[in-house]
Amino acid sequence: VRFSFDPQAETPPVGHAEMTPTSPLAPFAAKLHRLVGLNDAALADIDAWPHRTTRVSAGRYLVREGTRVVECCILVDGYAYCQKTAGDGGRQIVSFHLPGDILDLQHLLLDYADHSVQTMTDAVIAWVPVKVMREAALTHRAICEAFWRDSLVDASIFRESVLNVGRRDARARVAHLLCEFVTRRAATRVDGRISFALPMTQEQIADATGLTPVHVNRTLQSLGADGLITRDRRQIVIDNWDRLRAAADFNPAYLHLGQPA
Amino acid sequence: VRFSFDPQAETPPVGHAEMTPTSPLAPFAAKLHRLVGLNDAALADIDAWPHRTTRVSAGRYLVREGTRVVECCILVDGYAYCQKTAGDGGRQIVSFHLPGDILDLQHLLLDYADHSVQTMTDAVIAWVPVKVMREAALTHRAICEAFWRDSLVDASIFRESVLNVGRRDARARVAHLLCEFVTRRAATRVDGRISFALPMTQEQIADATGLTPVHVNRTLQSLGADGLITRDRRQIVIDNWDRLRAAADFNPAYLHLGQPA
DNA sequence: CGACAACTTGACGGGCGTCAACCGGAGTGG
DNA sequence: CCACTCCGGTTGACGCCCGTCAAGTTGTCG
Repeated sequence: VRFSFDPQAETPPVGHAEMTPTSPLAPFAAKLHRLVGLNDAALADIDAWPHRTTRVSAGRYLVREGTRVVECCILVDGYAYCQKTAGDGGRQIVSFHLPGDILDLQHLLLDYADHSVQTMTDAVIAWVPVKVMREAALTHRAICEAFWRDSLVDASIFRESVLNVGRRDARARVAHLLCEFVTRRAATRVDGRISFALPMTQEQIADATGLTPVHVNRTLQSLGADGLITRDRRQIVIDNWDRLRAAADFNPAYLHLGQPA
Repeated sequence: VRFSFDPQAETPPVGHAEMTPTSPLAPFAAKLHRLVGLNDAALADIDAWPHRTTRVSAGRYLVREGTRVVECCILVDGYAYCQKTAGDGGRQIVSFHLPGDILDLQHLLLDYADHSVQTMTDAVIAWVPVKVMREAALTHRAICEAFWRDSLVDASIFRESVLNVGRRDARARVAHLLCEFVTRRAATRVDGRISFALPMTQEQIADATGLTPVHVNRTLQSLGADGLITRDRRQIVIDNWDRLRAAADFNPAYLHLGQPA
């Protein structure tokens, strides 16, 4: 099943989270439900979490490296990423996040942030006290397991990132980023092709792949020239998924989708 | 305290794990105890885990990428590392491990291995059924927290690895590897200098840093020529910790030592 | 219409990869 | 005790992928 993997066909089933549908935490609860399957008590617990919701513009810091964290942030809408800064000022984006993702789960157990979290686009963020989430994890076995599993999947994605920047050339790195994005985010499929709007600038792609913006630009052009993708501004169409996946050396197993306990 | 960090001075306190001292799981229990502090019941539980111990020669696979895992392996003695393989055959070492480390904690919740685990030297391994460890995590809150926290620290190390291979040059990457090694492993200090035996070949250093063996060799020579280290075979002496740390852009915060809950 | 950010293009250079030869110590067998 | 082998380490020559620098273009927003 690995080689015939199709990002569109295998969209994981969205559970019917029985909580207030209009709650900003709904996409988050749905994600947890996908991870382990939550019972009604757990869903009710999440629904009752005290939280505040804020609207944040693109490029804002949600967490700063080195600071102490007392609130976890959950991405309700928009895109965000985690980054680390090198001593010479170089920036490395270590992960990007979609609506429903919890952005700093590690702060439930680690007091100090070892990386920063920043919005990639205008976004809606729900803030929940760390204490509340810790308590929920201790009370509900399923929530604990969902959190833990989510941490483990994150770690797996990091491992793949190390491989990506450590052992693949620019072409594969950029292609891999595109493949991961469309696989994690359900993309719309038009006329047999996969089409989506990439929310990041080429500079951000560069910081995620360990390249320079100039070279990212050339690499994207090269992918286009070879008929793998078509671009119109940040709108991207994948013309040939199989060839892009091959160029990216992309195997979605590391995302650990489709095995919800 | 960060910038004056000294790997020898800040060795975390080893708890008095009250379990059978001769048990192969003793170093593992000691590590968990450092992470969260275990009560006697938890320690007794670990002491009673059914397990088998095997002696393994260097270079053997303990876990293979893509396989289903039913036993967790704990490193009792020796060194090991985790690796992923790229489509073109390139290898990326994503982490290395010391005695007491659990090598595949993620398999408590993820069914399939997304990477391989291999011994770096001759080693002693304790194998514990996944079911037993899952049960222990569900029974003892402290064990659950220790496992989870361990996963989170691992993830933090992966993030730093992404930064290392993505945004630092060869000199900094190799220096960073050395710094991380002496910080995680308590090195012996002789005459004000830090001395230790590096268990890995230059090829393995290359696979961990995303370089080639040839360039690793030149980089090590360069570090030696600049008076940062002295080498005699794989025995390494750090002549100037501060300069090496600066060259490595090394900040040990990402290891999350010294905050045992 | 001006300002700005993002993108694009070209010229040039260097860090690191590649290839290949050689060395040196450890283990092995005669 | 000495050849032989093998793995790991070392060295040199050469070249390419990607970084750097800098100018120019496009789209957007006020």
